[in-house]
Amino acid sequence: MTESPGATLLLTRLSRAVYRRANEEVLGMRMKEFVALSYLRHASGVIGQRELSERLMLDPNNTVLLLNALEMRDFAERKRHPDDRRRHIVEITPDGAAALERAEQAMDSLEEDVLRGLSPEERATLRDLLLRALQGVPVEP
Amino acid sequence: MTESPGATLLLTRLSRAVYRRANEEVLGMRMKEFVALSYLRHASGVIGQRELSERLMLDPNNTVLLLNALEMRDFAERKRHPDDRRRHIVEITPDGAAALERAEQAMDSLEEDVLRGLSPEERATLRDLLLRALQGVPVEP
DNA sequence: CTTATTTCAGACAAACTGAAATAA
DNA sequence: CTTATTTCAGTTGGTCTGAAATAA
Repeated sequence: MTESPGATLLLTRLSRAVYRRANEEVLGMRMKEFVALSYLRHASGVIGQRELSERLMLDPNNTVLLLNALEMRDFAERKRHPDDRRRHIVEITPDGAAALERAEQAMDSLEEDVLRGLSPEERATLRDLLLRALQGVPVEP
Repeated sequence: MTESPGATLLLTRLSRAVYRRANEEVLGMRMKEFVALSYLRHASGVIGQRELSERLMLDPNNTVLLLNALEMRDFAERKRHPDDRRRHIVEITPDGAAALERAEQAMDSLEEDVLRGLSPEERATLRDLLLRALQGVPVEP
């Protein structure tokens, strides 16, 4: 090892390790469904479908398909926005919240595997840095 | 925001922000080609095709296609292993190293964008944590 | 009439499955 | 003869393009 690559490259490589492990069998849902439910659960305020697309950096077309799948399992629901009936408000359901909690526990044990090289304090630091970086990322590239 | 999700989820979300920005036009190559060249350049010792697959968490079939593309542009080359002629040794070429350097500079300016919420010291900490985490990740899930 | 949002159908690129070829 | 490595053809799942529908 002569020198080492940049943080963003390392980020994508470690993320790949997560993706390879976080399959539907482990999570009880697809990874992208988990990401969407997690956002709906932890974000504050009313979330529109358009906003969800932007926040998840997801194509609006794919958001349609994703929400179709989530509604099929009663994990989320779309409601019409009262002030602008073109728009949809997206909400997580109680079933969705329960499934999300199970998936989060699966992710926790997965984290044990992927981040085994780091101490609990270092994992907390990593989490804090990632969270603050995410909050600073411009919505539009 | 009520509470926040785990480190591995945040990792995949930030990684997505990187992927959306690191397109072929910006890097001069595909992201996966960049990841492969970076590994060949920074890893120590002789790298076999099989080992490359494992390290990049890539299907061996896809590794064939990836290396075909890299050889097409003279960015990498396959040589027969002298002791086991079933195996291929994979090496980065001077052309590949030059292209990699240009791509790394593009990634540096991309990092400015994605990690703008973090100070230079924090970015160094993040990079260190990611590197150590990656070194601890089991090769086989 | 133009724009915004959501939706779907078709097209395209990317990953996996299974089988073949070569060498150990 | 069996196993390991690499390769390719065919299939499948995921994402993007373009157009339509609804509402502002």
